[in-house]
Amino acid sequence: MDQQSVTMSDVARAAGVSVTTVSYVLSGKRAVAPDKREAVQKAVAELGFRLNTVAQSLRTKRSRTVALIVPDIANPFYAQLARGLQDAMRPERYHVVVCNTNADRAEELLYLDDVVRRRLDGVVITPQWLAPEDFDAVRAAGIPVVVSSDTGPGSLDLVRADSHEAVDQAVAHLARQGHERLGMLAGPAGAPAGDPRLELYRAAAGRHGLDLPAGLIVRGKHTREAGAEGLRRLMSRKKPPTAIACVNDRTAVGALEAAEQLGLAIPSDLALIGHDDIEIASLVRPRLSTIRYPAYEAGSTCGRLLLERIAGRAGRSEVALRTRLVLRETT
Amino acid sequence: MDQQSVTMSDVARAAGVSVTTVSYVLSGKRAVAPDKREAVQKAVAELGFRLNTVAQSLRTKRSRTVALIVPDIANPFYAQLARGLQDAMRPERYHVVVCNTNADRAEELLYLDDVVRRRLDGVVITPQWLAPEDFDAVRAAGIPVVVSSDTGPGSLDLVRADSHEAVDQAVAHLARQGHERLGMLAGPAGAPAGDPRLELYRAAAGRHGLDLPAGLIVRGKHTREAGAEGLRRLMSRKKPPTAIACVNDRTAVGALEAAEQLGLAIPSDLALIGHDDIEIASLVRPRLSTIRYPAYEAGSTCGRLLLERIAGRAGRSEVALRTRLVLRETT
DNA sequence: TACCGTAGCGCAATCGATTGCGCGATGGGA
DNA sequence: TCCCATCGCGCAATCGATTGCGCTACGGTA
Repeated sequence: MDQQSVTMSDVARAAGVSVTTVSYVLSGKRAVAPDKREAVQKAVAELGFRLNTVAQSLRTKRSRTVALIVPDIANPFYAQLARGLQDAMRPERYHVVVCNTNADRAEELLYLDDVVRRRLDGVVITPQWLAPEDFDAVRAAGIPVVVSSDTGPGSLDLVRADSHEAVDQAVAHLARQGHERLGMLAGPAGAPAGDPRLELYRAAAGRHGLDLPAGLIVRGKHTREAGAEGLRRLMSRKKPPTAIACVNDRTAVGALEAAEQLGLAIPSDLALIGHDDIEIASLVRPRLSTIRYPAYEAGSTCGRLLLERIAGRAGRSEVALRTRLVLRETT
Repeated sequence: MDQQSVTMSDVARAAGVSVTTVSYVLSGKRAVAPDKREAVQKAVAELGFRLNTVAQSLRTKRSRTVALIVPDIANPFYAQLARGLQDAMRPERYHVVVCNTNADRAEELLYLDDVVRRRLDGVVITPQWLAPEDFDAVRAAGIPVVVSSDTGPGSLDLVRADSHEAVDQAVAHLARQGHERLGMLAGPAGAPAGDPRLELYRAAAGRHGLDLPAGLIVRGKHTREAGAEGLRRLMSRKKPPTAIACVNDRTAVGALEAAEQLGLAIPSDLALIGHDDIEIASLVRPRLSTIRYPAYEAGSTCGRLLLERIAGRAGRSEVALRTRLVLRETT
């Protein structure tokens, strides 16, 4: 049941040496005479000894564990990000604990607090509601943080999308097809960082002579339901848009479904463009035109930055991952 | 930088009491005089003290962390399972570390070993290649294990699908539509537990007078690519099947794409049926008929069983989650 | 006055590792 | 023969909590 587990002193006794020697055999940090080394290894094998990493962490102050704090791991985008992060951390023998916040500020804070309590070695976070000062405690504890988001507190390492060019191309494409009124299903209102994707579309619309009036910007969560709801709202306007840009593919898929229910023909009645290019985007019909953001690569990049930081890198880094317009059947 | 963090003895000094008292104020396990209690609380607040859970774990031998060991968190099925598990563990303040094995036996063993090294409080695992004795070390360490799989080592808690009825209905439905030759895209060959889903289809085919010849059973991984490849193999047989059952939805989607490329009409030339009902299943066109397995619920059930075990439940439990046939457009 | 139960608190051992420091043995050079 | 550098090893402190045990003070009862 609650087996007494084998400790280093058990091994030491069995091998006829001190725990010091056992420790050094295991870590290889100091030379040990061949006969003792072998005696230790034999004892380790026979007793089935396993280093207790909790005790090790207490002593060394390194837990070899990092946290990934995201709104929802069941969202394929974050699942992909998680995978990238984990694959990057694995070779260094780091574990990743996944934390779902449901895009709730209280949960974000709770998890951040947990990180310092548990003395984790680092955090990758896609914050939804956090202000720079919310990171003070983590920073004070000396715990490295990498933010994965379009924008974040200016002092932390950041991995973001560089969608400038792709959005410009997307809008140019829509303009070429004769669209004049653009609508947008944007992210939630009140986010501390504003809504960078909305700003990109706004600027691009200006450049290409499209109209993106305030009345055609709908705020909502990053979900299918919100996308569907948003589309219905947009299409019930006096002057509905002929093209809609969506903050991500989930909302775009929701919008697609709602449009279908309304009997709208895509793309002839209405063009839709998503963001991220998650697996679903190429599987729905009509296939979703979107702006591809390499989530897996974003995750592994976060991992790389985190490892660098843990290893002691000093300066801040910011990596902008290039996105790419993928034209399919909804535009 | 590497901030000296505040410990209980710092708090004790500031509050003019012993660490013992601080500990008891924090845990509430012993009565403490109001004035001292307040002094401690004040000191905690002023110093920004946070309990070091590593030290706590060492002392109490509980890490409040469990592992989830699955082939791939980027697979929506497992992502959903993970979410269910996490939601179940969260109220008890447990963390979940997610481990991807890529369905590789060596990785499975490595992670299992890690679990005991890190003295985690429990494991949920969907093993692909593990035999009962591979769990000996974990068992010896007294660490609770819950298996999420169609079948598993008979001695461990198990959460599985009960697809008997649904598969029977699916096959009956195919028979009713006049199908006679059934093919199957099954799981990898050589799994220690055999392939329960294949067996279900085999039995049901017998009952309903369908042919499921050995030549029409293709083994492969649980991926889209394997599904596509498998379909091509099946359709190049002398006598190809008119209906194919797939081990899960990912392979079914792969098969669907391959069928489309071959110019096959679904469902008139070929019927397809999947398993799990992941989000994609209802989004592809034609929409995939499938057998719905509630992955989220499976995850939360695993969490519940794990918590019971941690709390001391003795007997083994096995939960069979009822699956349900969902007929859409591929049959 | 003597005795005893109880509430409040602290000492010190303990969990299982890591590591600075120093000690003894060995051997090469003068 | 003597000295000192080098190698191998162990003692004991330390990381930051938890908790068994025992001590003091206080108040009620006989």
